[in-house]
Amino acid sequence: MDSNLVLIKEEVNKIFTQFLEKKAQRKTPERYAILDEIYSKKAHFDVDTLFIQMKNRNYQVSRATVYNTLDLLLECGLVIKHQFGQNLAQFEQSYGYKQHDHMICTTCGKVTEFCDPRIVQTESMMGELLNFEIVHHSLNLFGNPKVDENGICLNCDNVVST
Amino acid sequence: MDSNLVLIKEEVNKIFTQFLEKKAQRKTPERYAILDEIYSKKAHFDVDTLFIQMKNRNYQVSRATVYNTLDLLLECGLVIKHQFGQNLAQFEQSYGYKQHDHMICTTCGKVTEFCDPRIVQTESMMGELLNFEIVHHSLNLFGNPKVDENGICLNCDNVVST
DNA sequence: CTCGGTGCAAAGCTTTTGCATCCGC
DNA sequence: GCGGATGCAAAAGCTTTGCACCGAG
Repeated sequence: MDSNLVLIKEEVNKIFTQFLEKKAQRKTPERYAILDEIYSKKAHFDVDTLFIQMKNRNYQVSRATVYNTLDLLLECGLVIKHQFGQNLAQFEQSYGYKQHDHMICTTCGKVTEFCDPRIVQTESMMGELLNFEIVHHSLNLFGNPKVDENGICLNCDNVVST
Repeated sequence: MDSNLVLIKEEVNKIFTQFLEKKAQRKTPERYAILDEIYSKKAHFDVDTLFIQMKNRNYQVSRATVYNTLDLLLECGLVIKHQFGQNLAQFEQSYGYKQHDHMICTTCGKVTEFCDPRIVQTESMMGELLNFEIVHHSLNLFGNPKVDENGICLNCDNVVST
């Protein structure tokens, strides 16, 4: 395992511990196991994927606990929740990640991240204009992939029928 | 009923008719009734609200038909679908509306629309960069409302506990 | 007359809830 | 030992599906 990942895991564990202590919540092994699993790979995931992943690693937790723990992780900012248009909530780790937004491929659903600092300007302008203190935002672009002469998607490598 | 609304309804009816003919779909009264109901008020709505609304007007349609028709209206661009973070899809009419984005109040969930042309720049830049032809986007800002000295939200008029 | 659309109810899926058991504090 | 957290299963909420009937073309 790369050493950077170990450092990040230590850091998020510490943050989570502080959060739990401040909220007088119990530090159960399940909660730390879920946090660890989430930070073991950089990817978007949904509740069921995470649940199955843990089951495969022989760490038995119930769905209810996964949901419960995700709420806590959301609250302390270690995880971000997305709704990319389907009815399935997607999550991603957020510590050590700079702010980014998402480009969603309309043919395969693949999600690519990108950054554009202009969003922050829009945020602060609109916050002021509408009298809100902006907490967070979500910007999703939906697009058809451009394909090469063989009909291969330049972004996701899928064959796209045109 | 204001005459502008009548004009818009005529226009969307025509668009829908053309769409149905092109797709060789039947022009059923239910479909037109749903379209009419949607364009009768400028507001975000969810499937159930629309369903109940029509029932109250003594126009009986089944939920299945509402879902079915909404799919058609989405496909021909007369309606836009949103996921504002909950598990409840929200829709809004799109004809005769300029592009806009949404500010969602974190205390009451109220949605306010706004425009910022910078988004279009981000769209075209990222489309080029990532090799996508952007079809549409969704930008949602989430924020706490600023309140006055009495704790009244300046935006939604609710009392906000601080 | 035909075949697609509707209505109804049942099924599906994700998420939430209730309750007995368990274990962190 | 107490009270909150877990696990399980059942329930809830939104959406989709199957099937018989109806009506647009």
